[in-house]
Amino acid sequence: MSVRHAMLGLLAQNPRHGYELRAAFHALVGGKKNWDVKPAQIYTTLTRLEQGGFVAEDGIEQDSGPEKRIYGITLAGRELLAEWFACGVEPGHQQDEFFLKLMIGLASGVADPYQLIQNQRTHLFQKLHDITKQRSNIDPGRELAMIFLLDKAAMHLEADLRWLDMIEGRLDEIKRQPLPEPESKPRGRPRKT
Amino acid sequence: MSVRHAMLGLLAQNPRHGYELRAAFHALVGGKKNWDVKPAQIYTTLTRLEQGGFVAEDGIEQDSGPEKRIYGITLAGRELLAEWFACGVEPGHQQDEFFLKLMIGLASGVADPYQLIQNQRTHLFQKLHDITKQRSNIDPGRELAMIFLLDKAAMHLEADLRWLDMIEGRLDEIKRQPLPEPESKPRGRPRKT
DNA sequence: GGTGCCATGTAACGCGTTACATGATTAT
DNA sequence: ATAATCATGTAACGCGTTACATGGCACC
Repeated sequence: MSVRHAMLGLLAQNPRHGYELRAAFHALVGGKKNWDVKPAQIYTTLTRLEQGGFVAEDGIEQDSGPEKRIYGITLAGRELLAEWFACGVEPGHQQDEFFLKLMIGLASGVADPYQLIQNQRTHLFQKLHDITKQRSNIDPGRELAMIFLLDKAAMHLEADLRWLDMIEGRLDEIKRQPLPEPESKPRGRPRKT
Repeated sequence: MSVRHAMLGLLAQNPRHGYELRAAFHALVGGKKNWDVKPAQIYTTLTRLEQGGFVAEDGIEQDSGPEKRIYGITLAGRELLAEWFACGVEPGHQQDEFFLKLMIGLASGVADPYQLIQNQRTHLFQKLHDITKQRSNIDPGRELAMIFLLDKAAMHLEADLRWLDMIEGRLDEIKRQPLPEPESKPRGRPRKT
């Protein structure tokens, strides 16, 4: 959903071939460790963009070794890019997998909710630790952008941890709630009317 | 990535057919407005789970109208579910689309970064407003879980807004940074060697 | 001679989406 | 009548993934 547009933006800056696109992307985002776009995605996206008329082949470069197919952005591509810049980005899904896990655990009775919360908490603490460690190891003069990314991740992790504390304190309230269809339609063996 | 496991959990609680699965899912998550799982996904996931041996058809119910194929969870399914419960959930991607947009705008020179930030800020404010409004309209006695979901979303939105303020204050520092390959390989018309 | 980078792709799959199609029952 | 809900699916696509395959070049 975003790589597509990012590739357009990079082609708007300068015509490139696939490999250069990937390198430029990684440079922008602070290395492949942060956001690794696989070659397969680069090339498939590129052909899709070409089929849509948003980029066009702009010649082939061949100094030594394999051919390098240079792509450039088209007018339609610039319009698509402008639309992307003009609209707001949806914040990370409220579709929360952990919440789902907790509710499923509660409803099915298969998992202990306190245990689930504790698991998740240590998991997030670990992530937070990794991030602060990573943050302390980079040069703010050269990789400032990456610091911002890490800061953002840390802020979200802290929010998640606070949220976990909150729901843990109220788990008993949730459990007292009328669970949706606990045994409403008990089903045994198959039957026909 | 998560619907699959949620369906397994619901089948562990009680054998069901596709439509009931969907209804139970929506009930857990607070209505289809919060997390709408489309029928197509239910049925395709169900057949995939069946092919994997994690669920099995448990008979057909037919009271009136169409057949209802009841599915039950298998042993392999219960194991898969237990694994899901045992592992931690990855926090929402640090792969941030807005960050990408900002960097692409900066690098390509096509968009004004301050404008981008302002756009995003109003967008997020709008979302935050919607959420607090929605939160005030629900009964905490019956839909407590949904309140938690909304609280979480609000906390993340606030974090995002604080982050936007932060990077806006430092945009000039980013701009002073050595941009990755601005015009390193100027390319005109195609050429061979 | 091996390792690793440069550079290109194809094939197949997983998850999720939209759009389409069918047909019965129930409510207005 | 017609609209909504119940209940089932298929087809095709978009994005992203892993795994695989090819081949030249550079360096140690």
